[in-house]
Amino acid sequence: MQEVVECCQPILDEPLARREAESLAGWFGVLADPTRLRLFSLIAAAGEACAACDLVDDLGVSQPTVSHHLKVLRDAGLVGSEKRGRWVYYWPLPERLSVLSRALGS
Amino acid sequence: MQEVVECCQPILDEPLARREAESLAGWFGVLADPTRLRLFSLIAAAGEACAACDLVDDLGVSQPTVSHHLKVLRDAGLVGSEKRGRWVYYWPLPERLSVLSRALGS
DNA sequence: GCTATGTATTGACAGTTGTCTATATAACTG
DNA sequence: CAGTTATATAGACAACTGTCAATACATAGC
Repeated sequence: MQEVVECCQPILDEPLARREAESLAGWFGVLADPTRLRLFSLIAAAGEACAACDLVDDLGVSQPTVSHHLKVLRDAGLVGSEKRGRWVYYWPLPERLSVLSRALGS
Repeated sequence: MQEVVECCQPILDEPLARREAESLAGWFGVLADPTRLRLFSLIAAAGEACAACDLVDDLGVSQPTVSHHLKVLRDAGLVGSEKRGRWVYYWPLPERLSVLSRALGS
C-alpha cells in the first residue's frame, strides 16, 4: 500500500484527481469486505486483541483467512501489531479512518 | 441493493453485527473503484451532470462503462437521476455518505 | 532437543468485478 | 419515415479477491 498522503478534498466539493481517486478507492476497498470490517471492529472495540485469543473463533473463518485480513489491515495502516511470545496483538490506528471520514464529509 | 437501514454504530465503538458489516461493506465497495469515485465526485462538484454532456469524455472510459457505474451509484442511493429528452441527468444524494462518514467517526 | 501451539505463507479455486465491443432501445431532427 | 444521438443492455473476458487445506516458521515448555 502507498505511503500516507495528504488525501483528500471532500469528494463532494471538487472533482477528484485520478491519483487521489486511486488512493481513496484503495482504502475503501480495504473496508469493503464484511469479514474484514468485523475484524477491525472487534479489535477496535477491544482496544487490543490477539488473533488466536479473540478473533479466529468469533469470525467463523479459518486461521489463514484471519491472518490474511490482518495483513491487509496492517498494510493499510488501520491497525498496529506487535508480537509478544507466541501471540501477535493488534490495536486500532484510527487516523486513517478519520481521513476517510473527512473525505466523505462536505 | 438493500433498503435504507439504521446503520451503523461507529465501527470503533462496538463490534459490528454480521448484518451491519455486510451493509457497510457493500456501500464501501461502491466507493472502492477509482473511476466510480471520480464519476461521483464530478457529479457532486457540478451539482448536476449529464452523462454524455459532462462525464464520458472526462473519465477516459467507454460509454457503457460510465453507464454501468452510474447504475451502481444510483442503486446504492448515492445519486438521483432523471431523463430529460435524450439526456439523463444525475445529481448527488449525499445522505448515504453521511451515514458512512458517521460510521467511520468515533 | 522434542513437542505443542500460534502465526504466516503458498498454492489452488470459485466467485466477483471492471472493462470492452456489439447491439438494442429511446428520443429528437429533418 | 429515416437518420442521428443518448443511453442501456448483453455477452465475453481478464484481473482481482476471499477462502481454504497444506505446510512452513517461530516460540514456549518440558
